[in-house]
Amino acid sequence: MASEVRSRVTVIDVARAAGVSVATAARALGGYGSVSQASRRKVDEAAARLGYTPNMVARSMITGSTKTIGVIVADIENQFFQLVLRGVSRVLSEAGFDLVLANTEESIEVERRSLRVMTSRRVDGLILSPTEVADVAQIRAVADSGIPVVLLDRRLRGLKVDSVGIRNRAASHEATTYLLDRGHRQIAVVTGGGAEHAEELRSGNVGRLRRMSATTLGTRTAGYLEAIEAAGIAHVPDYVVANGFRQSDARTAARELMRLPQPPTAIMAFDSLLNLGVLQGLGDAGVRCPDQVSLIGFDDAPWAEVVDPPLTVIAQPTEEIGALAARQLLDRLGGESGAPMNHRLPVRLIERQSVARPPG
Amino acid sequence: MASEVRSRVTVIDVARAAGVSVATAARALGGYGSVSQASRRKVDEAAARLGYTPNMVARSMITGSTKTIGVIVADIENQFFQLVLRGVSRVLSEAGFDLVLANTEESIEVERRSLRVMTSRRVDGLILSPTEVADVAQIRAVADSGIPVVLLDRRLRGLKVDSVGIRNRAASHEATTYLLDRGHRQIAVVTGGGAEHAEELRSGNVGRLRRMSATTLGTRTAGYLEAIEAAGIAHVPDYVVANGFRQSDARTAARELMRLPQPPTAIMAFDSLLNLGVLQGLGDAGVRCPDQVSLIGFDDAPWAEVVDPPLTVIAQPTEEIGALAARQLLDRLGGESGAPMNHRLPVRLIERQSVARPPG
DNA sequence: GACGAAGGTGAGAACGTTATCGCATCGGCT
DNA sequence: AGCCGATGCGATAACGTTCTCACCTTCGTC
Repeated sequence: MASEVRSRVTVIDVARAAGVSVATAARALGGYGSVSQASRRKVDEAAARLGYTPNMVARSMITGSTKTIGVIVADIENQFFQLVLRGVSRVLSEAGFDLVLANTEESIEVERRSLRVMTSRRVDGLILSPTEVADVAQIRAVADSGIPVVLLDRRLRGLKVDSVGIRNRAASHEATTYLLDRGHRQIAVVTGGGAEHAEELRSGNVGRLRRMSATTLGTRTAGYLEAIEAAGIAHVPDYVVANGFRQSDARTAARELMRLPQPPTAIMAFDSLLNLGVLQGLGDAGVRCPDQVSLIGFDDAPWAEVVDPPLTVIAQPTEEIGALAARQLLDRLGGESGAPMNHRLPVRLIERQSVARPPG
Repeated sequence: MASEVRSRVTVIDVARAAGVSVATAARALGGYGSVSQASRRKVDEAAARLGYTPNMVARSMITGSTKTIGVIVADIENQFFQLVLRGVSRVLSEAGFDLVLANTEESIEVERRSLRVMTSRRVDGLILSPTEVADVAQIRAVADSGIPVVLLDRRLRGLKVDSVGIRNRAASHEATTYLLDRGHRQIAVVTGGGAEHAEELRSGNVGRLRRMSATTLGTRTAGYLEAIEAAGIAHVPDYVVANGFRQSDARTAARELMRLPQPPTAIMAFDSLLNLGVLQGLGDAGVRCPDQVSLIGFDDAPWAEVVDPPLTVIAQPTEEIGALAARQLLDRLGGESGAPMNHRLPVRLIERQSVARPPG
C-alpha cells in the first residue's frame, strides 16, 4: 500500500479514472469554472483514490502567480526581524500566500543576488529590508517590472515604493530628550553602523546625515544631534560610535566609551542586540548602571524587563510593522494603485530602571 | 528607458535577437550542453540588452527540481528556532537552495496544511520540527513520495527519516544531577507542554513518558525523573508543570510553584522563553534567585549572561543543529541512501550564577 | 415553438523552459 | 581515404496545469 512511487499522479490520470475530460477534472480540482455535482463527485473520488496532489509549479506556469512573497531581511538574528517575520508570516498565511526567506547578513552582494533569485522565482511581491548601501537602481528595476515592493523601516531616496516603519528621527529625539530632561549633558550613541559610515555619523552634520541615503541609523543619529543641539550642547565626535552590528561590537564600544578622558554619563543604543552588548561592556568596565551611567535602548525585547537593571527602551510595534507590511503588499496585489504609502507607526517609551540622573 | 513592461522577455526573444536557435540560447543561458564561444557571446549580449531574467518556474516544471527546501517550525518566536533557521539558511544558500518557511504556531492543523502546501509546491526537501501530536502517517506519506525529510530535535516512532538534535534525556539528566549535587531535593520543572500532556507528564511514570510519542519535553521530563529517582527522591506531581509554551505561562507557573505548601528549592525550565518567564515569576513572588530558589534553563540565549542573576544553562549548539540538518538534507538530495541518521550533538552546561545551594 | 441565457463539457493551445534526437562539421587517428 | 568521437547546433517533444473556444443541453420566456 505504501507505494514508493516517484511518478506523480496528474490531472490526466484523475480524469481518466473518473471518466471525464481533462478540462472537467481540472475544473473540479482547481475549483474554477462550472462543474456538475455528478462530475465533481466522480473526480473527487478518483483524486482521493489515486492520491492526487496538485502541482503548484505547473499552475504558476500558466496563471503567472506563484502565491509566494519574497522576504529579504538584513539579519535574522536580530530580534526586530524575528518579530517582523512573525507578523508577516501570520498575515500572509491567512491570505494563502507562502514566504520565501533570504537572509543577507548585511551584505550588499547577497542582497543583489537574493533580489535576482526572487525575480527569477517570480514571487508575487517582495518585502525588503535594504542594507545600508542598497542598490536602488536594482530595486527600482524590480518594482518597475511590476512586482510590488514594500520596504521595511526605511525609505530610499528617489524610490517610489511603499514603506512601513517608525519615525526614527522623532523616536531618537524623544529618547535623547528623555535623557536631557534627567540632567545628562554627555550622551553617547552606539549606532551599530559599519566603518563605511563612521565618518559621516561622527561628523555631527545633520544636513549631511539626513542626505546620507536615509538609513535607519543615519536618521536616528540625526534625531539625537538635533536634540542635543537644541539643548545647546556641543557635538562630541567620539560620542558617536559605529563599529558594527554585533553584540560584541557594542560591548567593545561601551568599554571604549568609558575609557574616554571625559566618559559619557548616558548611552543610547539602536537595537536590542546592541543594548545587550553595551550592558555587558559596562559590566566589563566595572561601571554600575544606572548609578554611574544611564542606558536607553531601542526595541523592547522579551528579556528587557529581566536584565540588571531592567532596561528603559523605545519600543517599536514590531510584529505590527510586519503585519502591516504584508497587508500593504496584499492590497497592491489586489490592485490598489495610487501614490506610495509611507506608514509610520507610533513608538512607546517604556520607563524601567536603566536611566537615572547623572552622578554628582 | 525605464520601460514598465509587464510582458517578460523569454529565451525565445533572446534567441531571435541573437540570431541563434532557441535550443542554443537556452544552453548558453542555462549553462548546460555545449555552446561555442561565439554563440555564447551573442546570446549573453542579447540577454543583457533585452534584460532577460530566467524563469525558475518554467525550469522547475521540466527539471522536476525547484531548488527549494521547505522549513516548518513550531514557533518562530522561540530563540531555538531562530538560530536553527540561521544555520539552515546559511548552508542552503551556499548550496544554491532557497527556503520557504512555515510557522505552525504549535497547531497540528496548520502543520497538516503546511505539509500539503510544501508537497504541492514540489519542494526538493523538508526540514520539519513536528508538533507534539504530529500526524506521523502524513509525514510518512511525504517521505515515501520521495521527498527527503529531516526532523529537528526529535524522532518520531515508526518513522524512518533522518533527525538532528541533542540527547534530550541525557541533557536534562545532567542538569538535574547538577542541582542534586548542590544539595537540592525539591526540584520542579517547567516543561512548556500543553494541557493535553499535563497528566502524562505529572504521572511520573518513566516508561509511559518514554512511550509518549517521544516529544522533546517528554524525553526531557523522563531524564529528570530518572535522575531524581536514582537519588532516591519521591516524585511530586505538582513539581511537573505543563501549562503552555509562552513566557507568561512560565511566569504563572513559577508563581504557583512558590505558593505550594512545600515550594521547590530549584526549578528547571525547558527553553529560553520559559527561563525568562520563570525568572519574572520568581520576581513577582518576591523570591530571590539563587538565594531562595535556584534556576537552571535550556538554551543559551544572548541575554542569559546579562539577566539578574546570570543564568546557568544547558546550551545547545543551535545554529549547528540547523546547519547539520541542512547538510544532511543536501546529502540525501545528492543521492546518499542508507539507513536514517540520527545525529545527536553534544550540549554544554554553562555555569553562571542562578544556581546555589538550597537555603538552610 | 422559437429564442436566448446559463450551465456543463471537451479538444487543444498556451505558459517558458529543458530534454531528446538527429544532423552537420571538424580533427585526429588508423 | 575512411572512420570515429567530440562538439555544436536546431527542430520539436515534454513537463502539468489553466485558458480559450466551440459546442451541446436545458430551461424559462415571449
